[in-house]
Order: sequence, then structure tokens, then C-alpha cells
Amino acid sequence: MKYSIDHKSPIPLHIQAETLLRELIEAEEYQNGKTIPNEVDLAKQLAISRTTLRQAINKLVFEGLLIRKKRFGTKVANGSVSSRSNNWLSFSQEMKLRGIPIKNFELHVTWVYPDEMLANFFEIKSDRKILKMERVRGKPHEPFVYFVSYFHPRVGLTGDEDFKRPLYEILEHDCSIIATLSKEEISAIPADEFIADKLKMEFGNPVLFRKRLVFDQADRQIEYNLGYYKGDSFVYTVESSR
Amino acid sequence: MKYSIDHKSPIPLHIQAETLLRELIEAEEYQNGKTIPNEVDLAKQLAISRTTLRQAINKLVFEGLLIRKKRFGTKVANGSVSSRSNNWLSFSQEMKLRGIPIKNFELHVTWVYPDEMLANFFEIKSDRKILKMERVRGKPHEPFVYFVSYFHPRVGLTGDEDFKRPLYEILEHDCSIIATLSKEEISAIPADEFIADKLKMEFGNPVLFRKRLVFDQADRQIEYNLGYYKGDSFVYTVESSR
DNA sequence: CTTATAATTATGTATGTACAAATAATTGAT
DNA sequence: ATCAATTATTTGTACATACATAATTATAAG
Repeated sequence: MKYSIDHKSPIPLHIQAETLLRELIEAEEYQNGKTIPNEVDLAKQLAISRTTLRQAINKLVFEGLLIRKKRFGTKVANGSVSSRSNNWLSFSQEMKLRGIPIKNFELHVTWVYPDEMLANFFEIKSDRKILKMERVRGKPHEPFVYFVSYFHPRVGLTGDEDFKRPLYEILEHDCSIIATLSKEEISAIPADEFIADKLKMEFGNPVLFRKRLVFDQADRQIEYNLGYYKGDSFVYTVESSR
Repeated sequence: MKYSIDHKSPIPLHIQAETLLRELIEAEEYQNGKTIPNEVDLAKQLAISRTTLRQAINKLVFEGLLIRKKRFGTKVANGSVSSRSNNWLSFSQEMKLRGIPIKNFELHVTWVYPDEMLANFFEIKSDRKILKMERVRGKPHEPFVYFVSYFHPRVGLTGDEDFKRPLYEILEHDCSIIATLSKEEISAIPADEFIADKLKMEFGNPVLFRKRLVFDQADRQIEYNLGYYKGDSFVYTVESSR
């Protein structure tokens, strides 16, 4: 085997082992559920300890690329060429894809003091103002989503940006921030009075509620976003793979 | 701290530590991004080695529940009351992760003729019976989801499988099928009579409706799944990156 | 010939130890 | 008072080691 590990490199050994294993997995010979060399031998071969090797394997097992079985060994998971084809579109992009023309009904930008929860999420003091953006959007005669976004001060938004442009484009071009990761929670709730009014719907009717936490590539908080989608006019689509 | 570890238990120490940490995380005091005790102390306190404790922490870090930072410590990830990383878990796994005991209220397996839509999706003739599985699941005294699944005949399910096991495990071990890709649509709808009855909720109240199309690695149809989640008791979590 | 039993082989669990690296907090110099 | 250097703290990396456990295969007993 041509693969090997550089003990003098500043890159941690278990990381090297990890990338090496990834290469191995991609290699054709291991594509169809073949078992990789056993831990003890492989560790010896790479001149690293079994513990270190295991650290690398663990990560891949967790990602679902490898499957371990006692006595049998560790094999490459079937069909694990694994490209992450995840979503990540802004609202306008999403809608554009579906050919739905968008109208901004309201667009409201203010500076507010964060409540405890927000201060905590952003890890800032509660006397530091943050940018709050509210918007109602939808089809020409039918608002169907109410958004509230809060932005971390580090983002550097002034509030004077043209928020009709896609948000993630603004962040990228005006603020040089690339939003990379988002945690989302989705649930169905009844519309309260405020929301019912905003979306011109009946009190108590179903609303798809989405909380989205957006981070940058360094895993720093960027945006705290709440979205209330009128139940009967919106479908949220997720495409995932493993 | 009342938490402790049983060295005589057959349950591995790192698993015990893991569940213990999960409890810790759920506990209110750690809810808002508080840091947990440092590794060395905590290990000493639990009378396990730091390595073992680290194994447990690692898992939670992988899942995105904990975030480690040198010098600062390990803190509970923001807004992670219930978040989780790698989507693509079966319902039971999801719930297990959250430490919620699951009860199967109903489990109904039948062979049915597909309607036009299903025949179309599966690309089969409508005189070919397919397996239909219905189940109601939830907490011991509170059903909170109603599932309907249809499986393509090629999957080879007999209907006699033990459906209390995680579904994707059954597919993997009994049918040698690895479900790799899923397209999902999520929306909020009002409960109709049927659903209201199944989930013991009021007619018209919000239901999180999820349609899931499952394919195998060759992109062949495997499962057509509909899920109705009682609005006030379920949050759907997605983590995506680009 | 079937059925226990044992050996083998891989991963699984667990500990102890040591030093590295990042960063917050403190101290010291200008 | 400001900036640089030092110190302390906490996670990060890495090793050697030992025994447990699951599952297959080989062996021996009935």
C-alpha cells in the first residue's frame, strides 16, 4: 500500500489517518463493502497507536462511511461515495426555483436590545444593540410568511443595505461572511393574534414555525431567524443523504 | 451533583457517562450555553478515566450537543435542547437520543393494492400488492405521531419482521438494503377527524405533516412514508451545511 | 452425525500517563 | 495607561497496555 503517515507533519496523526482512510474508501477496490485491514495491523503498518487509528475510524463510523462488526471487521458502507447534497437556499432563491413571484409586504429594520435568550445565543452583553429585521413576504395578494431575523454585531450590517436582495448574498458581498451551517427546528403551531394578523389568517390555524440558527465557517453565530409560514400555502422541502 | 456511575453495571462506563451527560444537558442549569465541569475534574468525580469520559463527550460533540473550546471549556451548544446532527435517523433512534421512552400504540401491517399515486411512484402495476405499515407512537401516555409507510415489493419484506426494531436497521439487516436518500416535504396542516382520533387531539389543531420519499443507493424507490406529528409535542430538526 | 466445547480473531471497553496547544487572566515593563 | 510577556487552565494529541466480548471456525465428545 502506498498510503503512509508523516510523523513530522504538524497535522495531527489521527487527522492524517482520517484523510488516508477517506482516500481508501474512495478507492475502487474498497467500494463494494470490502473490509479494511484490521485495526491492530493497520495501526502497526501506519506506525501509529491503535488508539489513534481508532479515533480516525470512529469519526468515519459516526459519519456512516464505515461499519464495524465484531469479529468480522470494519467495512465500507454500501453506496457511500457520499456527496453531501444538502439544501441551503435563501427564501427568494427557493421561491424563484418554483417560479413564484415574491412580494415584500413589509420590511422593517430596527436596532434593539437583545433579550436574555438572544444575548446568550450571540454571547454578547444585553446592553449591546443588535439589528432586528422583520419582513412579511408572499405572493402578490397573499402574504404567506413572516420572518424575524436578529444579526450578531460582528456581521457589520448597518441597516441601510438593500434587503430586497437575497440575504445570504448581502452577507457574502457586503459583509464578507459566508454562512455555512444552519440548525433548524421545525414545528407546527397555532397562529397567535400577532401572527394571524401579519399573515391575514385566522387565529389558531396551523402555522409552520421554523427556527434557524445560522453560523459562519468558524462556527460563530451570525443570525437568529424565526419564520412563520402560513400552513396551507407553504411546503418545506428537505433533501438529505447519508 | 447527584449524578454518578455504576462500575458494577454491565453497561459500559462511557455509555453511562454519555447518558449522564445528556441528562446534564437537558437540565435547566446547563440549558443556556453554560460550560460543563472540566474533563479532568469530572472524570475524577465520576471515578472514570479521562479517556473514557472523553469518549462520551466526543459523541455528543459529534452530535452537536456540546462544543469544546480550549481553555474555555466544554459548553452546551446553543439552542440545543433537542438538536442533533446527522439527520437521517429513524424515529426510534431520534427519540432514544433524546432519552424519551417510546411506546408503540398501534402497529398494523397489511397488504394492499396501491392507488394510482402509489403505483406511479413505485412504478408498478396497480394489481400488485404492496406492504402497508401503520403505526402510532409516542410517549407512554401521549401518542404524538401517526405514520403510514408503503414499501416497494422489491424490498422483500414479509410483514412478519419485528417492526419494533428501528426500520432502517430492518432494511439493512433483513433486506440488505441501505436507504440513502430521502426527499422530504414538510408542512403544517389542521388535523382531520381521522388524525385527530389517532393522536387524541382536537379536530383542526395544528399537525406537522411530513412526506418522505426514501430511495436506495441506486436511487430506486424503497418507501413512501407519511408522518403526522401532533403539533405541540414535536419539533423537527434539520442540520444542513454547504 | 450431531452437538457441545474450545480456540481464534476481530472489535469493544477501560486505564494511566505524558506532553502539546490555545487562550484567558495576570503580571510586568515602558 | 498601554502593550508585551508570562502563567495558568483546559482541551487536544498520542502512546502502551490489558482484558472483555461477539462471532466464526475448528475440535472433541456423545
